[in-house]
Amino acid sequence: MGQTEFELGSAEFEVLRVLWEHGPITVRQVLNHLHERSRRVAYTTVLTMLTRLEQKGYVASDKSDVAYVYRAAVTRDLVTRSKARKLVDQLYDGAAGALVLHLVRNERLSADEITELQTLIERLDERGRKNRKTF
Amino acid sequence: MGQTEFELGSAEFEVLRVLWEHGPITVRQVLNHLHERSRRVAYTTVLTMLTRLEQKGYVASDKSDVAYVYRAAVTRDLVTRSKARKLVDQLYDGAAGALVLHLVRNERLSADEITELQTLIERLDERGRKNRKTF
DNA sequence: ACCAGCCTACTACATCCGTCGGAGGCTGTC
DNA sequence: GACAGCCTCCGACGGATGTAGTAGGCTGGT
Repeated sequence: MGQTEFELGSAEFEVLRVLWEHGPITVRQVLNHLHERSRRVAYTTVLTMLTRLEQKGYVASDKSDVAYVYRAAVTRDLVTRSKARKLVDQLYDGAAGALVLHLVRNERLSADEITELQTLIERLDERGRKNRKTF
Repeated sequence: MGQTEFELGSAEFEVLRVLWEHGPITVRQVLNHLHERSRRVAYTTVLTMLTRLEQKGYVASDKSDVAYVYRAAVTRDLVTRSKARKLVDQLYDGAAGALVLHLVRNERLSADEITELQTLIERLDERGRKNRKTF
């Protein structure tokens, strides 16, 4: 499986990001982080987001004696994968390469990213050649 | 600019795809193409999609003597770019490279795509080095 | 005992999106 | 000239999402 649906609105996603980036925290702390990111929302809005995210299984909470502490219940990587996959399906019927090419052509990559990418590609290419010979 | 918003639902997007792939056509023809793609929707649904897409400026229509003929009013590339950019912003605060890396690591690319990518990267790398020397 | 301040639960509401149904208009064909 | 078959317009509805108010509960200080 692993093909979970991951239907997340963008506001929900932003909240989730805060959790990924700042460990398990309370509603108020999430709110504060959002404010720092200049996202002006009310306390109860954040609470709603968290509640919904919990219903959907993306976050979990533990009752501290003061307030609930929320933490992400899915990895960032998993969600990223799902979102990326969805886009690739929509845009290119699942051809991830097409999106990669598009991004490399149209978006600016940092030097580091390019280097990293090169290494990665080389490795892939290796494997590709080997497989082609082997099979 | 070019930073238009491009807020498209996935059903709308699918309709738009039909238009990109099958030139200017009527509502019924769009419907038929969708059915071929095993998208079971009613005629009026397609009509609604097209109407909304037109309001949003993604498609345009001309009255033939029989029925309206719809055509895409934005290029596929532009919309792709916008959607990709949006994802990158959401996921990685705009670092396209991060998404590229993610895709290359987690998704299967075809041999052709890899080759293409290699060429592209090489060129980018060239330019990178040059710039680093020049500036 | 009481109030300020924080916390959660519940409710609400506008908007968007996906989906249509029905009414009403043209046309071509018995 | 009446009916079948298309076409378009308008309105509608349910679910998801973003946003938030309000009520009611616990707690610590005075």
